[in-house]
Amino acid sequence: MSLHIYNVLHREKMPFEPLYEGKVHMYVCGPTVYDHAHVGHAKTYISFDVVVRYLRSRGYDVLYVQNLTDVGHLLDSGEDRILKKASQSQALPMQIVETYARSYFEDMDALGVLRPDISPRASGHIPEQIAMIETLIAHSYAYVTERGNVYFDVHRWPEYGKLSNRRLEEQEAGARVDLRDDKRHVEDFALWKAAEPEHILRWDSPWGVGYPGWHIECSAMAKKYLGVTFDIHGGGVDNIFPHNECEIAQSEAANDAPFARFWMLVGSLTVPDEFGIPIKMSKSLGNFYTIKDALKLHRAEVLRTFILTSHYRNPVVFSEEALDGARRGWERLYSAVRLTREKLRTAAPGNAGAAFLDVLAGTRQKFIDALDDDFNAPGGIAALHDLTREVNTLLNSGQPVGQAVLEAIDATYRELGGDVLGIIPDEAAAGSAASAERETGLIRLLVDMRAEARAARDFATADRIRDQLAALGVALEDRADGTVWRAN
RNA sequence: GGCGACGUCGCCAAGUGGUAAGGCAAGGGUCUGCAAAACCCUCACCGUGGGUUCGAGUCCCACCGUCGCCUCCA
Repeated sequence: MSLHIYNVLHREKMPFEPLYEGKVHMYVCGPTVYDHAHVGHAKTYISFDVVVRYLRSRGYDVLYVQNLTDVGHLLDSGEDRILKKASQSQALPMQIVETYARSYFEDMDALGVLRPDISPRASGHIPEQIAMIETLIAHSYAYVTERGNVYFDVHRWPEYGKLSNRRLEEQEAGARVDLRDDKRHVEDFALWKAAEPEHILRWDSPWGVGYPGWHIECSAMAKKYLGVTFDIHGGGVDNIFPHNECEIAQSEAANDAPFARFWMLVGSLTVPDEFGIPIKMSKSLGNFYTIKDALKLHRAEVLRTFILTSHYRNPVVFSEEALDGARRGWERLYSAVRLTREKLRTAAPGNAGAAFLDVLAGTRQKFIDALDDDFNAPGGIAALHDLTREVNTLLNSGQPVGQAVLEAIDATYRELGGDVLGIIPDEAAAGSAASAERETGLIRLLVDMRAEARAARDFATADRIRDQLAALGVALEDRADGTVWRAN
């Protein structure tokens, strides 16, 4: 079985072959940076992080582009999101953009989400957007109005609606009509808007001073960095219409070439309302938890585990109960890794217990089979849990296990759980390497002293050390062959 | 109303034709100075009703329920 991806464009799982052998060109719609990111964003970007990590682990050279929207994203009221925030905070628009772009990267870094190769900003690509709009006008796919607005004429593009399965005639009845609009048809969408005097995010264009529509940035930047046709376009399903649909229409009309070959859309994160009904987490509804707040309560690996135990296309309900289950499940995995590494410190050289290498090979195969099947991360995690049972059994059996075998176990967790899923940390230590080393040494010293007390049957001292360490967040577990500790 | 999904053990959740992965919780054991962890055992006829098929969570129809989108949203 080779890698298969569910392609939203065709509504079916299809074998994945990149356009250029060995290379994957991938674009994911990024956030509009006018506020702190929330856990819903985390779901989308962790999901694509695993996609990128897995593709790389399979040997693909991935070029991953994810934009930052910093202009043109309007509210219903016609206000620009960035400008609204700027006037509220009495700051320059670009200060807002800078503040929240930094906040976004901070959060993603903390979540272990690898940075995209390129993070282009809409405001930095105005000429590219203007050029694309000019092409669309030249080919009569777009028109300029008296007021200096430019709209894409969806009736000129029969395939409009092919991603979201929407037909124009079905839209007419429900479409919102804005009397201020000067569109030919209500379904037409803006490529360029003339700026009102108070609109300070403005640029010169062939149609007067104005600013780009929201959708054109993704088309222009994807083309610039990935080419007119590229492999994968991702995003949250909530943007399937109109945003993704408009991207396809304007790109294919302007480039006269297919746009993205595979469309991957991530299911939304929901949060129960006061009646327990799950509602999509979103900024506009105000029912969101910021990533910063979530990270105060749960470590990044646990949040990743929580998100990755559901398939990326499914919606997920954000609840403390589910998060707690994820935490305990993750602890089970990580304890086995910790035990392996602890054993490794004193292991005898050699490959005693080499029969276990077959188990590792089996785990690897199960993991690959799962991820090959449309990035089935839950299946991958299940493979790690199966492995964990075997590892615990082996390491508790009292049989000798050589260094080579322990290293192979550690490497399996490191590669599958660490490199691909990002849920197994390299080292338990936090802080600087030097202080972490010192802390580890101090804990080991106390553990050794406690072992001496236990040997002398001085349980009062032994329990005092264990209790006080527990109060500091360091838990001890006594085993027949010694004590294992873990820090929260 | 239209479009798109979903409904699998108390909770989370895989599984697109061949007698239901995994985690959490729960109960019973083993181990332990105590504890913790670990290991073993137990724990589901897959929303309802029809249909197709030798065989269906898995395909079709209807119904019930839930969510997302319908130009603010990852």
